[in-house]
Order: sequence, then C-alpha cells, then structure tokens
Amino acid sequence: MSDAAASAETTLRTPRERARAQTIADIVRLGRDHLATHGAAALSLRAVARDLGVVSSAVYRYVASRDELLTLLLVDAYNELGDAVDAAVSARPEGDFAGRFAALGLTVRDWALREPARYGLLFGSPVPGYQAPAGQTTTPGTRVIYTLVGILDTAYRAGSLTAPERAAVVPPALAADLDMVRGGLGLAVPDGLIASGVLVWTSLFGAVSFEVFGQYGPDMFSARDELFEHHLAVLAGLAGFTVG
Amino acid sequence: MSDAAASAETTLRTPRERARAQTIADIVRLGRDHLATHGAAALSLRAVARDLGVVSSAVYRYVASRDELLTLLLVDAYNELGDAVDAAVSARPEGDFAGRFAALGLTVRDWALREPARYGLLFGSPVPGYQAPAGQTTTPGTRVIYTLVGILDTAYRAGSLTAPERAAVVPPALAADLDMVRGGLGLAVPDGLIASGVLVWTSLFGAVSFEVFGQYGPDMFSARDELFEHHLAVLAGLAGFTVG
DNA sequence: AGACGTCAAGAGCAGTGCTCTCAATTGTTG
DNA sequence: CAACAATTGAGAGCACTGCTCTTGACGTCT
Repeated sequence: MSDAAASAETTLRTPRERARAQTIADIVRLGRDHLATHGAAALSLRAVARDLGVVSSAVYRYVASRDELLTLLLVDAYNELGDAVDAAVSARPEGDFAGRFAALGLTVRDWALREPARYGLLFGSPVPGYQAPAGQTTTPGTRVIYTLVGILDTAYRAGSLTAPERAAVVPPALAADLDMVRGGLGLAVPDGLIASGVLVWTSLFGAVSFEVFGQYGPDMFSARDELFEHHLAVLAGLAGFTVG
Repeated sequence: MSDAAASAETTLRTPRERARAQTIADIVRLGRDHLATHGAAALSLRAVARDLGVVSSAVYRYVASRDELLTLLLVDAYNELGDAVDAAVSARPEGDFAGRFAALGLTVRDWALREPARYGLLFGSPVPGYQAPAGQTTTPGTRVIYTLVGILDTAYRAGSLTAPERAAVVPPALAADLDMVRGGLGLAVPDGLIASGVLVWTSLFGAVSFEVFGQYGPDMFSARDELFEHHLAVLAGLAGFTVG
C-alpha cells in the first residue's frame, strides 16, 4: 500500500495532484479490467464510473474522452508486453542469441494468450473511428520490434547470423527502403537478412494472432505449444540462426 | 415447413418469398457498404434501416439480430475472398504450382488492402460478444486454406515439393496432430512439410495483417509491393518450392 | 369475400458518449 | 483561522445504439 511508486515518477507535491493521479490510476486499472474481460469495443466509460463509485460525468474530469482512455490502455498494454519481453530476454545469457530470440517469441505468445483482448487491441483490427496518437503510442509500440532488431543485429555483428544460401531477390526499390531502415537504426545487417527479419517479425505475430483469434478452429491442433515452438525454430532458421 | 426450408435455396416461386429474399439481399448489400466504410463494430442496424428507407424495427422482420447480420456479412466476405482466390489460382496453368501459390498470396493481399474493414472482420480481433456460428461460417471460412493445401499437396505428389534440407524437429505430440490433419484431408505430404505449410499459412496472413492494420507505421516502407513479393518468395521456399 | 399471414410504423426500455449547469467540497492563501 | 478560489461530483439532458412490443394496414391464398 505504498504510493512511493506513484510519487517516484514525477514530483507530485500538492495533495490535489496526488489525489488526481491516484484517481486516474484507478480509472486506468478499472478500464484495464473491463478491457481484459469484455473486450476493446465494449469498453464503457459509464461502466468504469460505476465501478469507481462515481457518476459518469465525473470521469470526464480526469479523462477527456473514451478515446483518451483507450490511448492510456494502449500505452499500458504496450509497456506491459515490452516489460515482459525485456525481462525474458535479459534472463538469457548475452551471447545466447538464439535463446534470446526464442524467449522473445515465447513471451509474446504467452502474454497474448494470457491477455487476448488487450493483444487484440494492440495487433488486431483497428478500433473504428479511433486513431492512436502517434506521439504517445509509437515509443511503447515499437519496443518489441526494437528488441528483436537488437538481438538480430548483435548476433550478426558477433558472426552468429549467416545469410541463407538461397536468398530471394531484393529489388532496388525495396533495397532503398531497407537502406533507410539500416541507417535509421544503425544496423550492420545486410539487405537480405533485414528483409528476412521483417518476415520473421510479421510471421511471429501472424502465428500468435492465429492462435489468439481462433483461426485454427477449436480442434485442429491440440499440441499448440509444440506447434509454436516448431514455428519458432523454423523462423530462427529464416532469421539466419544456425539450427542445431 | 421442412419443404419450404428445402426449396428456399433452389426456387422462390411465391412473390412473397421473392420480395423477402430481395429485401434481405438489399440489407446485406447496405450492411456490406456500412461495414466497408465504417468498420465492423460500427455496424448499425438503425443506419441500415435508414438507408433502406424504413423504420428500424422493420429490419427485424428479415434479420433476427445485429449478430445475424454480422454472420451474413461474414459469410459474404469469406465467399468473396474465396472466389477471388479461386479465380486467380485457376488462371495459372495447372502444373505451375509456385505460380498458383504466388497468385493465392497476392490475391489475398489485394483483397485485404481493397477491403480492410471486411478483412479485419474475418482475420482481426474477434467482435466482443459475438460468436460466429460454426455451422454457417466454417465452410466458407476454410476455402482459402483448403485451396492452399490443395496446391501444396498436388505439388508434392507431382514431385515439385522438396522437404527442406535442415528441417526442424517435429515432436511426437505435434506429429499426432499432423497425422490427424493428413488423414482428415487425405494428404500425401510428410510431417515436416505440413508443419511448414501451417507456418506459411499463418505467415502469409501475418504479413497481410501487418500491412492492413498499419503495424508498419506510415513511413517505414514505401515499396510495399516489392516487400510482400519478397516475403512470398521466401515463404515459397519455406513451403518446399525450389526458388528459381 | 373472408381469413390468415405478413408487414411497417411507432412507442418504449436500457444502454452508450458527451456537454452543460449547479452546488459542495477542499486546498490554498491572506 | 477565516475567506477565497480552484476543483470536484451530481444531475439533467441530447443524440445515438440494439431490441421488444403493440397496433393497424396490406397482400395473398382458400
């Protein structure tokens, strides 16, 4: 029951500001519960107000609109996923690049299966009429891919990543894009591996989305852990790791 | 009533039935427009009624609920995608397996980019509180994957599909699942290739979803056609096709 | 022609997001 | 400590949603 965590972030000297920050935190917490149980589109400010024991209009003192609450929950979910991934990756030895890659994939899947509605908010169909404000969401929203890029680039620099023998053609227009990416992130990885890395990225989330969104159907696969681990192994090979 | 239900599909003799079928078709058409422009969660029966020039309660004579209209639109979209894929695949020579695979992928992407909201309804986060009735949606919903499986199995039987030299391990529990799939669909493809095919399947839709749902951000890639074609080429290699 | 089935309309219920006004609480300051 | 002012919660209200029920009119079939 310590509010040290709340006041540690920023200086909240006046009691007013502290109470206000606490109320906003409560709203986000209740909103997260509603989001997790009832889904994104069913998120209702009035329901949050009821749980908060307050009339609906009072919530608008703290949150400008339903969309703003959605943005707060979006950032909240992105950061929770990013924290989980970073923790799992850091738990592996620095030089175990393949292990770190596998940890990233497994953690994304675990979190997604644990929080399907919030995963759907992040990586599913966009909420109609809602446009995420780039200024607040891009930084937390890019944490996982940045971590993945970091693993692959470090592995490449360490000589643990080998370009596939039969690489697909990279046309000039795409090569220009990949050049921009390499320059923007300061990477050493060559074109073919960046392109493969993008495919690995989308494929990872494609596999997770299929499972979370129920595209496999109820009884197509029973050994889903093994299926995903197999996919991860294939994707590791695609990324350039030597499959043992 | 069983006779009427049986003949409902084939012939609509009475003017009543014809008028009724026409009205339902109009509702589906208007609903498809709303779905395409405003998104799935924003689909409103009242808005459809307004466009139909009728009071809202009248629509319930033809469609039991909003969810039932959603089901009709789901089947409609699945079939439109399935028709587009089948047409594109059939346009390639029977023996051009790699070409048929590429046609399938390109058509899925084209349709998804043309109909982002409807694609989101099919492959995005599930609509909260809506459970698609399996009896009506599984058959149209499995058309694309069945077509893909057909291409891969035919290619394998023709000797055009070679298992990758460094295959990932298929644990026994997963092998049992794959055995069920092979038996249920009457396939000849071995375990490793089925597992890779599943990954190709999820990866294809993962890449499309990333693009449709805007996960790349506004300016990460400008040569998206080339990027997707590169991904398709890599996935073709993953499926067992010999990359030229 | 009469009976039956079908249909559109309207009112109404419960819920939503959001805005406005008004009164009360609460922290700050003279 | 008391007065002031900022902040807050409550309530009413608007426009919208899905959905139900009743009522009256219409078409169709016997």
